[in-house]
Amino acid sequence: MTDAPDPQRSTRDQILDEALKCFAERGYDGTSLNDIAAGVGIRRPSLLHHFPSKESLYEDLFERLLSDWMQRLEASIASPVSGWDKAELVLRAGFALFADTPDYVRIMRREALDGGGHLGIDLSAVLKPLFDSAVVYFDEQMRNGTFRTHDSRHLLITGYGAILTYFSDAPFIDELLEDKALTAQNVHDHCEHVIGFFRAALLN
Amino acid sequence: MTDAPDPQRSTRDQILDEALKCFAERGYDGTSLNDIAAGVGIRRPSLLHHFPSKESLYEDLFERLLSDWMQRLEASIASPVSGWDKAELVLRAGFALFADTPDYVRIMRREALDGGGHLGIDLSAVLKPLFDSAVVYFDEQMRNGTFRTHDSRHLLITGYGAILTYFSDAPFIDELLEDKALTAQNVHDHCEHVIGFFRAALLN
DNA sequence: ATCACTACCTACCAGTAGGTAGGCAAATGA
DNA sequence: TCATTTGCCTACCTACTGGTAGGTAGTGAT
Repeated sequence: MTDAPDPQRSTRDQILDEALKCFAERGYDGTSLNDIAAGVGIRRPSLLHHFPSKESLYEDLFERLLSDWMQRLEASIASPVSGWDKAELVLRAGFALFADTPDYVRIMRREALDGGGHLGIDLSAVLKPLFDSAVVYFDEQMRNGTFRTHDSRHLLITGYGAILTYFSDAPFIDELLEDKALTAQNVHDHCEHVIGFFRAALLN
Repeated sequence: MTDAPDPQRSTRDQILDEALKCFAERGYDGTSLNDIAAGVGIRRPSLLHHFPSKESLYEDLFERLLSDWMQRLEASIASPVSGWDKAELVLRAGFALFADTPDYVRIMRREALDGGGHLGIDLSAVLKPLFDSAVVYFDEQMRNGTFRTHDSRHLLITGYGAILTYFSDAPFIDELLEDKALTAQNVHDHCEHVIGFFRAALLN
């Protein structure tokens, strides 16, 4: 009540927000319902009034995460640009998306690490259509001669790793770069670098 | 005794082996001392006879991991090769190292994700000297004109992400590629791809 | 033989996890 | 107005956590 009133967002949404933060920070096992409830300013049983169990809370959260991402990604994927410009557009959209939702990235990474552990949701099954259509696109560009020849599938894995890691391992990377936090400037710099790197590898 | 005798390795080493497997698979919080003890075929108190606490077990494990890696990496780094050949050599050594010790990779990734959470060990401080000397090397090659110009620091981050991810997120990636497990063939394919990709981006 | 030591055990501890039961007060709607 | 519903609470449950106490069988040295 006195802690974090915010009459705007419903308690349910506040719980989802706090759970997102906690799960991203300390993982599923490392987060207790008490932690989340305390963050919202209520007791654990009150939290369980809104979500029947810890697992269902996580499921709801993860579903929201996935649909948010798919929605935003599909917008940029559907754009009519073509050739390198399209790759650059999607790359930039991905960066913007990740920079906007760094907690999502860390949860995603944990999920990939655990191999869909706690959850019934098969992450790769959801992403596979996107992956496959990207493969088709790259293969086409390579046949065209627009892009240099690489193995599209491995290329996409490499890109996935390069981009996701920058956000998921942010604290570690920041220390390596002696540069604090995911500032807008740093994100921008890394985005430009990745785009330049991929352009150098793909274009003649 | 009847379960997993193996008179070769000491109980202590068996515990470290099992702990490595469990921590890599389910993380620090997701692993209980009972899990580890059961894997070895002893009771929890017996495990705590060999290690004073869960945390100290993890510390011992992590220190062994780090020293193993540093030892193997420094061998390839110290080699007198130069130019692109050196980059390729280190890249191949890194791949071989990761392929040999996939559980180490996953623990490392968890550690990077948590930002050195459970432990006093500062991972980035240990790796920073290597990182910095790699930066010096790349900067030199770029001044030479041996490599195309990129931002060395970001380049290394990109490479780190690209390689580590392939191993840390293996289960997820395998499903995406519709190809089971980290077979020697798959690791080899991806290694060749990454090397080809980096060569294309770095050499004219 | 006895002492000390190692490696294991059972039994227990306090603390915390997720989850349930039931009560109370404010809002809601007929 | 009065019943219902909503949102929160305290109190409690069982299961399991990391860790301790104390005991025992086997071993090797004196």
